[in-house]
Amino acid sequence: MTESSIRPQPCTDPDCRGEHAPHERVALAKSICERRGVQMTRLRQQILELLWATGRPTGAYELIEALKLRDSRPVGPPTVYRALEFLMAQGLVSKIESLNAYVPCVHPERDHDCLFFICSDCRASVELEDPRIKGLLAEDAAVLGFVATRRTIEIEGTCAQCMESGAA
Amino acid sequence: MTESSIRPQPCTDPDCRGEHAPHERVALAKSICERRGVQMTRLRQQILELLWATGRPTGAYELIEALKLRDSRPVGPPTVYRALEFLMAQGLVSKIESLNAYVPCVHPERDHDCLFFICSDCRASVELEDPRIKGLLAEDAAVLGFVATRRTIEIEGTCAQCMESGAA
DNA sequence: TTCAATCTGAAACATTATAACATTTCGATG
DNA sequence: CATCGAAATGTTATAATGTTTCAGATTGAA
Repeated sequence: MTESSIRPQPCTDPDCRGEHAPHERVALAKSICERRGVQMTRLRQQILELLWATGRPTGAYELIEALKLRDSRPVGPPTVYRALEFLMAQGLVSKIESLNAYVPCVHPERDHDCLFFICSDCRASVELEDPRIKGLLAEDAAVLGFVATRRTIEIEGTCAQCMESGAA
Repeated sequence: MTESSIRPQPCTDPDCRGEHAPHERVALAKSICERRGVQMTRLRQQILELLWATGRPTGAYELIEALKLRDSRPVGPPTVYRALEFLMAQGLVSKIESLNAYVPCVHPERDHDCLFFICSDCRASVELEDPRIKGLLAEDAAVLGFVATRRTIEIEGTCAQCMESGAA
C-alpha cells in the first residue's frame, strides 16, 4: 500500500482552475453556512478540517480518535454522527457507502451529484462531476416513473499513480 | 409504508422478454455454477431462494432469522456472509451498499454492472442495465487513468407505485 | 433576562461484519 | 475400502459501525 496522495487535489473538473487548499475550502464552507443561516460550529468545522486533512475517506470512529488526539477532546459517536449528518445535509461532505467513510466535497458551492473513484490501493478518492451521467440517470428514472432523491455512484479500482508504481 | 411490490419483477431491460420467476432464476444460477465448476450448495441455494422470496433488499441478519424459521436451521453470521460472498463473486447477488442489504441479480447470465433504483417507501429495488452509463464511466475512468474493478450505482427515491399511492 | 430552539455530552444499546479455529463433507487417489 | 486433502460449514468471540434516549450547555431573539 503506497502513501495516500492527492492533497491538495488535482481537480478533474475541466471548468475548474481553482485551488482546493483545505483552509480555503473550509472558509468557503463557512461562508456558505452563513449565507444559508445555518451554524458552522466549532465541532462541525473541526470535523470538516479533519476530513480535508486526512486526504482520504475517513470513518466516523477514526474522526473520534483524531479529535481526541488533536484537542484531547473526547466526543462520543452520536456527536460525530450528528455533525456528519449536518455537513452532508449542507452538501459539504459525502458518505462513501462502500467504505462507510466520509469525504469533504470539493465543490460545495455547486449543486452536485458526484461520482467517486476510490483507489483500493492508496485509499484515496477522487470526486468527479459528470452531467452526462446525471442526465442519463434522470432519463432512466423517468422511464421508471421513479423520483430520485439521492444518488450514490462509487467506482472502486486502482488510481493512475498506484498503477504506475505497480502496487496493484 | 405500502406493501412491498414487484415480484416477479417487470424487467426494465428493453431486450428482455423473459420471465423472472424465482424458481426459474435459481435454476439458472445452478446451471451457471455447474458450467463454471463451482458448487451451488444447499446453503447457498437456500440463501439465494430467500433473497428471491423477500422481493426486496435483505440484510444478512434477516437471512439468518429466515433460515432459522424456515428450516429450524441455526446458522451463524460468518456462514451467511461467506455464502453471500460466494454468490456475489459469481454475480448472482449484489450488495446494496447504501442499505447494507443484498439482492439477487436478475440477469446473472450477462456480465453486468447494474444500477439500482431503491424506493425509500416500499423498500423495493429495481435493477437496471444501462450500457450508455457504463460507457461514460469507462470514459471518465480513462481520463483519470483509473482502472475500475467494481461499480456501485444506487439511486434512492420513490418508485412509481408509491408516488401514485401518495405514500411519498 | 429569560425563553425557546439548537447544539453537544454521555451511557447504553443495536446492527453489521470479521477473526480465529474446529468440524464436516465429499470427491480423488492409493 | 481407507484416507487424504480441499472446500464448505459450524462456533465462539469480538470488532466496527450506527442509534436511542435523555440530560446539560449554548445561542439568539423577544
